[in-house]
Amino acid sequence: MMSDTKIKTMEEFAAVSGLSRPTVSKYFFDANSVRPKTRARIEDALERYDYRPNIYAMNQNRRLTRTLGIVVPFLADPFFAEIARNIERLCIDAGFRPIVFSSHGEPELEADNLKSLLAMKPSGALLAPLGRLSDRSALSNFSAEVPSILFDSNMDGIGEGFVGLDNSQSIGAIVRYLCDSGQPPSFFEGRMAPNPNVQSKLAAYTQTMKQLGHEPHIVYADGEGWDFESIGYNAGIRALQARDFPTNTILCGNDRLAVGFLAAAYEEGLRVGRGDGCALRVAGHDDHPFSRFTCPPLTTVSQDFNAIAAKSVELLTELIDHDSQRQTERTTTLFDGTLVIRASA
Amino acid sequence: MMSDTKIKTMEEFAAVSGLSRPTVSKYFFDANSVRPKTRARIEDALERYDYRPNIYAMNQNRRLTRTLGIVVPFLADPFFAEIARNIERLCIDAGFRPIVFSSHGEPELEADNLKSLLAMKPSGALLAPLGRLSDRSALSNFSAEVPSILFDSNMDGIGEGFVGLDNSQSIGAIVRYLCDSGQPPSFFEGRMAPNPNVQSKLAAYTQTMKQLGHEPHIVYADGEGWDFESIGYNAGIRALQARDFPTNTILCGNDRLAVGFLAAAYEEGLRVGRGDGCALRVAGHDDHPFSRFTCPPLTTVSQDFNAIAAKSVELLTELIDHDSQRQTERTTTLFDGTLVIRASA
DNA sequence: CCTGAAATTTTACGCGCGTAAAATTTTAAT
DNA sequence: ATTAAAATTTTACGCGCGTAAAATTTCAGG
Repeated sequence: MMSDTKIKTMEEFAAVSGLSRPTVSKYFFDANSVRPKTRARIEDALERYDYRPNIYAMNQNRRLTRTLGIVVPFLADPFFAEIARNIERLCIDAGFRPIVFSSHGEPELEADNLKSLLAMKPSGALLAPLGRLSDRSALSNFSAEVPSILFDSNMDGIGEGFVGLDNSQSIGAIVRYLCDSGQPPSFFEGRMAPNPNVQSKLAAYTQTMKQLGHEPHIVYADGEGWDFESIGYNAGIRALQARDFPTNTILCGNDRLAVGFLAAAYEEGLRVGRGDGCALRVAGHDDHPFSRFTCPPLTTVSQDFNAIAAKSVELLTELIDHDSQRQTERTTTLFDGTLVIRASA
Repeated sequence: MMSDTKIKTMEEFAAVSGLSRPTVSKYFFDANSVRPKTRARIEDALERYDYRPNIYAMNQNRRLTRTLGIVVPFLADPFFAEIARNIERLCIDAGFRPIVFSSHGEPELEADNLKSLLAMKPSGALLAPLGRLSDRSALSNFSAEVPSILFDSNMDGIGEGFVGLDNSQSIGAIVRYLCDSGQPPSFFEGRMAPNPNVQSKLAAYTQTMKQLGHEPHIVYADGEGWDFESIGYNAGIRALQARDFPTNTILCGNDRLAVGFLAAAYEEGLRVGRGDGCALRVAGHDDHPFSRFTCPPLTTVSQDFNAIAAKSVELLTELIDHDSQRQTERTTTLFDGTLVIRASA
């Protein structure tokens, strides 16, 4: 039933729907802000003539653009791809227009992304900073102007809140499991890991090991960047050949590192698993989407993507709705990880 | 040396740089369109006062927004994440502002993305359609208004060109390799696979097998959606238990399916590889970023991400530069795949 | 039918910039 | 120094919409 006359401006569209432009304008900002009967008339006209307001003219003068920025450090990492997907969906459902930026692991690009985002006058932002490598002042400047919630990777004093995993709990849980079910684990982690969670993971590992009366043993993997599988593989080969591990059990700092390490163990002819014929137990952390399908399937700690995404979006929308009180205290929300026992350890 | 006075409009910025607003406006559209001396003065002022033009006011009246849309079917798939990353980089280098959309495997979202993109008046678009499930008219309407290049997945008559892998060549190469080095392969593919490449892959498999004097044998994996590892795993378990494969060699339609199949073989206690103690040879297709790290590492056919990305961007920028001749013939560019022999087959 | 509140319309202005055309200046050459 | 071409400035207008304030209409309830 689409009419053929092209509607180009809101003025014209208001005319064919028999309303005034300001009313239509109000509708497009919030469909519930007009009378139901008026809304029906507009949506009727909307079906007959597919008109869309010019987004540039719209956002030029709006106080609230209702766009939300999502910045992740590395979208080619399936973890961030998944969480970005969840967050995107939730933002749309909450009536916002999400825009995803990936920093591709580069601090300069992260700063660029924040500037581009700032230029879009977003209503708010959900940020997972690069961490150690981040340009702190870029993040600080940004979050001073835009209501921001950090997720996955925390940075002191930036943004109005942080939502993430309780590394202390999650590492504690898997270390305890590994100790209970066999030999105590060494901890295998990237030396130059960009992610700030690394420090708290290391601390949690050390603390739990001591609590259980074991000597902590950390093996660092050299290598820069976000190519964790490669780093885990190369350092794994080296460490296995050098017999760097005092026990048969290795806890990797994250699943991608573990995937690389599993490949190294395979290459070295070492069978991984809990069974009798196995030489090595390997565990990961994060429960990446593909960890179910490694050989053997990876024992790990899962983070609840949905919970983290939902809480982040909830905090942000709340913040946006009463942004009067932007001086409230910075909130930190930590979720527990869940032990996922598969065949690898 | 940043001055503290806030410059908000181009008028003000033109004043402090001692130029007129139209000249500055010209600079921001194309930095090379002004005299070097003038350009230097602007960039000088740019360092002293960090001014950025209001993107909304800018794009409202510009003929060319210099934004490029990139639409991929599923960004959580590492293949698309990688290629999107490459394309993004190339677009930036070519002086455009890329914006990435993911359809998350849903045709409705794909159509939505195209509408959102259209509202941004992009200078051009690089599209990887969902394929079989795509809303054809949505794509058709879009590409009628925006210069578009398709990549990875082709759709007849849509866009000004297509860039992708020559499935016929790549499948031919790996089938030939598998036949030469052992028993001829069965083909393992999703029955409801959304990707349009599936048909040409099947055809290439059948044809090559017949050429070599072998009987083609296709095993379909049931399952909807983009969770290929799960589909490969579940269908793999079933097919292995039912002894559906006449030979010891299986060629999977893509690497993610192969990853799931490898997990199934592991679960069934079947050793995969070329060696004597191995029960099964498994190969994939696409060379996903993680295929190097499966156990055993996956034999597959690699596509040159960089070449595909570069050619796509090159075609599009050419198209944009002389868009007068938009009536030119639709071009198809196919790259050869390269056999990547690893331990799995 | 009356009344007050809520929704809508009218009116008017401005946002920050693009762009066209004419006037002026600068540049590079003769 | 002269001159034509190129770059820049001036001037002027418009883009499509947001938004505020005042005037008017619609609505629900009595």
